[in-house]
Amino acid sequence: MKLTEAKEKFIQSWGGLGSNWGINRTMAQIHALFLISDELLSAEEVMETLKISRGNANMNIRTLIDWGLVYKEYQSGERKEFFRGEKDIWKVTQRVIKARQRQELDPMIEVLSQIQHVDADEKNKKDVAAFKKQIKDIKAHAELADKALTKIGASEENWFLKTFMKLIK
Amino acid sequence: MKLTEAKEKFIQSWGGLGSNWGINRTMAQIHALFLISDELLSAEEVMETLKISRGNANMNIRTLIDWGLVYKEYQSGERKEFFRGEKDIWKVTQRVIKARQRQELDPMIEVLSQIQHVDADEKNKKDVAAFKKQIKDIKAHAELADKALTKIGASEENWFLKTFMKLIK
DNA sequence: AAAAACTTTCAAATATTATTGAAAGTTCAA
DNA sequence: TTGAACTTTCAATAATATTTGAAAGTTTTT
Repeated sequence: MKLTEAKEKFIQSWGGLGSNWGINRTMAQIHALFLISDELLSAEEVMETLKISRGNANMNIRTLIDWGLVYKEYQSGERKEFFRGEKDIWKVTQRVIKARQRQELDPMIEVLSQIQHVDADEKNKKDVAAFKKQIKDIKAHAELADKALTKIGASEENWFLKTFMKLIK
Repeated sequence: MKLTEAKEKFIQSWGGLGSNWGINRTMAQIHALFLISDELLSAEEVMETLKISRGNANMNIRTLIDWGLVYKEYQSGERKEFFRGEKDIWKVTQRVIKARQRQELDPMIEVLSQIQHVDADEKNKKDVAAFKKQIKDIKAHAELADKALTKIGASEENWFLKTFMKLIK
């Protein structure tokens, strides 16, 4: 396989993976491009390589920066902005986890807390009890997941590898 | 908060969570409905409760059955099919992990294996080497995640809880 | 064997989400 | 302070994903 072909395939697959996981396809493609680019890239280059518009490139690069997956860098002598991608896959993993944890898991836990406070009357006592029990259980699991993810998000890769090796052996 | 209101909110939130994670909103809502319903439900009841069409209900219930999150059950004396949801959140977690692992992670690992075999010529030696290195690294992490998820998918909740408690303390 | 009761399919319609590109905004050198 | 070089915004448009519902398929009863 040719290098350009392999790169293209990686970008497409990574984009598809992202879009199946609720991350917009283009953002994932841009991220893929940065993962396999050793040089700094300008917005211009991203646009050209992926054949996307200026607005689209700008918006998604900005989100990638928010997530900590891409960094802005200034090239001396150049007016325009350049970017480089975070190459360390462990860091990438941690940052994706963090972003989604605060965007989705945390709000869900908040909702679970709210709906736990449902009040019963004579007629629906049993239903309310069953509902509360189930929500409590879901919330406990969600909180466990939250703690685990928080821990992962703050760990050194080495610690994690060692611990996980024990876990899965 | 009223019970019906709390249930409604749960269904909506679970649906939203699903749709942010690449699971179609209605499928997640149906799943939510099953999670908080103690009785068996017919396709009819699902349609009415969620105000969705027959085709939609059918297709998503079928997928939930594929994933192992909902079971078909026959009611004696009744001609039509009834369903019940898997209530055990640990099992739900395991089955969602398994479904997505085979749908997305495994194909991604396959692609990474393929694109590793890119051949170099004199001109692009260095680029090819860098590309291979990065893909190898991504693949190693993907395989680690795959192993961990496989282990989780096959574990007793108790074992997992104990191990994870140590992990996150 | 036919009809009734139910489930499944799938092309068309709808809803949702992402993308474009021109205009507005910003920064900076002169 | 202007204008060139660049970035950001956002309403209109396009692409994608989901939903509908009627028709076809299946199973059971009469």
